[in-house]
Amino acid sequence: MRTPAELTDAFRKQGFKITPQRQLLFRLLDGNATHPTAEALYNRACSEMPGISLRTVYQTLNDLAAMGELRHVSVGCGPGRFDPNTDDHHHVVCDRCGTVRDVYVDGANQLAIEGLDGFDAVTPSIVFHGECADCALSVPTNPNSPKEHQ
Amino acid sequence: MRTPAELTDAFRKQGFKITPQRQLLFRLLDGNATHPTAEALYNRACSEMPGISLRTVYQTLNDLAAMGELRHVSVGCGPGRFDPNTDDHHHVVCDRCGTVRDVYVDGANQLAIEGLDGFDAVTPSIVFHGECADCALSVPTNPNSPKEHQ
DNA sequence: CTGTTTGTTCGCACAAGTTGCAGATTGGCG
DNA sequence: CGCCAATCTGCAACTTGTGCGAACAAACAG
Ligand SMILES: [Mn+2]
Ligand SMILES: [Mn+2]
Ligand SMILES: [Zn+2]
Ligand SMILES: [Zn+2]
Repeated sequence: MRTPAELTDAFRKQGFKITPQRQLLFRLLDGNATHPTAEALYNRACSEMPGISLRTVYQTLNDLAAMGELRHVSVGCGPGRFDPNTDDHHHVVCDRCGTVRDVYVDGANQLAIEGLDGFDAVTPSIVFHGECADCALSVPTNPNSPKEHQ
Repeated sequence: MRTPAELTDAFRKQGFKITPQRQLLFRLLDGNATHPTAEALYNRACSEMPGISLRTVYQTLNDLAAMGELRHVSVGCGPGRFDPNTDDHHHVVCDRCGTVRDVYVDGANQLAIEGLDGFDAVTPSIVFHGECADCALSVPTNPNSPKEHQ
């Protein structure tokens, strides 16, 4: 995703209007590496702009995704995440707390694939499932407590 | 997933009961490589057993998944898929018609990952997005019709 | 600065997919 | 056969996200 200032220009150039709601979301997303859900962004937005609607958050996120400024990331379960990082990258998810982190996978686009008869133009999206450092620390000896922290 | 007969034994051994509904689903899943949704299985089940409930289909699928006989596959959007193939494999999805096919990815477990600080025991699940042979054929010259066949 | 236009916001209803619940049913067993 | 625990079913509820229309407000011209 580009900077809030660049996005402002880009929106104006396309005939879109610049609203305080959009500017707030540009700011909340700028450099945001947490892969937030729409709901999470809505909650943060509410504290700066009480009255903003969840509908508007979804709307703006979808607009940004359609413009290619944002990637919609699905991690297999739970709500969709939004990612201002448009690099060619992949994700690792903590199955305990849900944290999502960027990972860069060497050779992801040159994988040897067996069984794709006829399928073409395939690009991989890789999700690694594991346990983050924090969660590993919080259950050092007994790795199977059903703890649901955070 | 094991054969219907083996599953029947396994269920009995665990104190679970063998019902006609479960047996039907064992059969519908046996060797099923289509990665069906719960709804799709429900529809097929209904033709053999009118009156079976969608709730029971979900229940049985979840039970099988919990026993490790079935994998729940998420392809990023749309309903979840269920997969009796428990091999170490991955998936390619046709973004036009939704078909899901098994693929075997060489070296998927030895990928060089950059950025996983602290995450451990990560296992990848890879989804390739592309276009299946049938869909490619049906739109041979113009690759951008919004056709929604099947 | 004021008025007009047109895109935007908001609230609510709705949709899809899945689960919780409780009463009716039935498989396994003595 | 008769019991009982497991199961099935129907429905309500839930989660995530979208459609819609009335109210609102950026952008711009005068
Ligand atoms: Mn990312
Ligand atoms: Mn599969
Ligand atoms: Zn964690
Ligand atoms: Zn297809």
